[in-house]
Amino acid sequence: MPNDVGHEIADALGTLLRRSTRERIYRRLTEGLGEAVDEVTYPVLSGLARTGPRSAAGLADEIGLDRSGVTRRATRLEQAGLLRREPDPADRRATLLALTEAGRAAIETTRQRLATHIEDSLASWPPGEAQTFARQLRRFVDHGPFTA
Amino acid sequence: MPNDVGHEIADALGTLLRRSTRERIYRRLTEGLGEAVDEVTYPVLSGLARTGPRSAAGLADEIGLDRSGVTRRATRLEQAGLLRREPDPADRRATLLALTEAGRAAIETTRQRLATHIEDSLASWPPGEAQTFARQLRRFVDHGPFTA
DNA sequence: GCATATTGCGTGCGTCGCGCACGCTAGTGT
DNA sequence: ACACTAGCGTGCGCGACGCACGCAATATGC
Repeated sequence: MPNDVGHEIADALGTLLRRSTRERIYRRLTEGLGEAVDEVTYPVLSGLARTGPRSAAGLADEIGLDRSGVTRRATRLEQAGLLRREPDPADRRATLLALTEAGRAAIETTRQRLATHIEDSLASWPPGEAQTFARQLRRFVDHGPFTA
Repeated sequence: MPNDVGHEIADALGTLLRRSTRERIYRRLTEGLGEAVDEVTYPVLSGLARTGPRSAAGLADEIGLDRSGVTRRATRLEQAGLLRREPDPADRRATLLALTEAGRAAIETTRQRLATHIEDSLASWPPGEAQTFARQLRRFVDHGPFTA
């Protein structure tokens, strides 16, 4: 059965995906950050946190969305004070989307919560295995089936 | 920095989730299976494949959806011949959702495609590491942060 | 044994997010 | 100077969703 490993990983990924798209997860991670931060607007925040201030078009391309969607989500976040539109000094028709201090704080909070949650649930693993798993997972993500 | 591993895994999972929800992935996996199989109806098919014939309510609960959504998706799949509604012999008000032979074949095709795709992209890994990664991933999914 | 509550399903309705297409403004090229 | 392109935001129609309702079948109370 040459495809054993593939099926094993595929099944595990399947349940992982299913579970992680549950709304509850987002709720717990974004609790208390204001109702503007939800599973819809989150990718905009986290995208900006990853790449820094950026045009709507570039961000749309990265998070796999239409430009109009980014515009609308950005507007919501802007009204909530988590995001700021600033004119691109190099191109006056462009507007850069940038996180405000509150936006960065919100992202950092969720990041910290998630990391802590993961660490807690891995506390019972044999020492060292969590590290090797993290390394392999990173490699799997970077050079694996979903690289493109 | 005690949260290093947590952050490492969290970031990897983040990009993994982002990439795997890209529409292209579904397109490639479900290519040629008819337009009734898409990222909307897929969870219904795969849920039934996992658990066998089942009530709409139970399935809705598992895939994290309202009953009405399952009803509508099931109707689409039923019209495409991938799913069958059969009366529950034990409870005459209930209707069980069950895969037809075509439905099972469709799921099996995507499963096989995904497994092959994963195997291919892991071909360059050192021998044995794919196996250990698969085992650890399974454990991560079963006893990890998203178990509940 | 019959009335009532409960369970299970499907459907109408309002809402929301999406992609598409258009208009407007600002650069770019000849 | 003038067409042409690039970048944004908005109106529009579409599709999926959750909620609430109605109907049928079953469980429950007396």
